[in-house]
Amino acid sequence: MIGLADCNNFYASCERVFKPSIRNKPVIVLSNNDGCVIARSNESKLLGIKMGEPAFKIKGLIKKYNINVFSTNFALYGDFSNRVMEILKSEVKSIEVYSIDEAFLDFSDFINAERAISIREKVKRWTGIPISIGVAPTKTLAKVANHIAKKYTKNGVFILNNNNLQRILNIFPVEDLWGIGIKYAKKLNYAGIYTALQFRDLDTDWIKRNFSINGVRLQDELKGIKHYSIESVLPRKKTICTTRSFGQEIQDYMILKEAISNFANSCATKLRKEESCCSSISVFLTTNKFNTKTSQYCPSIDLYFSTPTNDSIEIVSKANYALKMIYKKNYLYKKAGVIVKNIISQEEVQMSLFDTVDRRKKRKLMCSVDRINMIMGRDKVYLASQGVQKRWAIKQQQLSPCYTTQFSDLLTVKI
DNA sequence: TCTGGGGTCCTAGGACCC
DNA sequence: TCTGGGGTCCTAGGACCC
Repeated sequence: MIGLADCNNFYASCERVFKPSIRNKPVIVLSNNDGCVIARSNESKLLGIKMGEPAFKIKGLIKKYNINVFSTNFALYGDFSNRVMEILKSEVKSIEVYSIDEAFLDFSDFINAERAISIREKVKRWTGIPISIGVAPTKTLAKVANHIAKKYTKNGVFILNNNNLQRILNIFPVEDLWGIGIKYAKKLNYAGIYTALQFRDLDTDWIKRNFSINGVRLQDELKGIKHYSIESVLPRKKTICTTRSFGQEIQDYMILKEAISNFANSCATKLRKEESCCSSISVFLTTNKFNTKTSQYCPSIDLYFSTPTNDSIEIVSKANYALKMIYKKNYLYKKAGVIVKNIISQEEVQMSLFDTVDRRKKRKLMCSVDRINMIMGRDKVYLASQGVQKRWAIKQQQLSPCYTTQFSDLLTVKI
């Protein structure tokens, strides 16, 4: 059997851990630039606040119901995520960390409700984060079980088996299945398919034609035929990107260059963390697509490295060259990004016969930079082209303290 | 005033090879 | 009038996930 542990309203729950006064009160967490709603507590969901809703559109609601609003604090959520995952790891044979707030659990040895409940209680007691656990024969069904656990049970645990499978699939909306998104859901509804059970019993050829091979796999998984197993070792990433919307629109080349330098450096740092190198880089700019009055310009360009690299200096300078090629003045840019592609292991880099760069020396330099930044805090050492003013910085007006990762932000208790 | 960020997989079609 | 067959690789676009 496979389990899926999923943190309830994860970001909102993290914000609540050190702030008991907002428990049982509506909480929302906003995206970068305090733009959209990306997490909601149950109370906020009941008020009708939708996922992805622009914050400015619900200003009235926020005021009326005294909703607690937070900017995203990834340092906090990432740290809580690690803590939760460590506990889960210690409880089962192996886990697959599927996202910041979800993990598949290997229950191939044994599972019953008591075991699942005790795992759930341990996570709650040790971290303050409530989770739900769904258990079933396949990953797709474990996802279904988790939905049921979250929505309909008191103890946050649900085990899907032969006795209840038919009944659950019959009430489970097809659009809530793992792999059915908004477009597929519309297509299915149009064809008169509304439940998971209906989907399971569809003609396989029809599924293949309309939803490709993934649809067929989904159907199999609903029948209890495993297509996806628990992958405890994370595969190497195929692309890595750093992209941001700006706090305000930017026209100035030098400010853009600083931003791009930062994004490129961030990509290089992520590459080194994965022990990977990239062979190409893509840089893009976009104007504000929501502003219909100004003219739009969304250029991008791909450039290649003759020898795959993860060196910040090389990647930043290539990114800046790319920016130079696509930048046009007279446009107001709202968003920019750097993507590194064609990624391989740093151990598999094919050296060039005519390479003029002393790569061993550069690697040592980057190692030192990473170590300093790890010990002293991120971006203690950085490239000059990254600038110091950060005039492109994102807006975060409701940021909570980094309770668990910053000494200066430690909670103070008054007695 | 104000609309996120980071990924994966699959398929069709074009370009190329012999 | 009439123009093959079998294959690979790459990319863009579209779907999905969190």
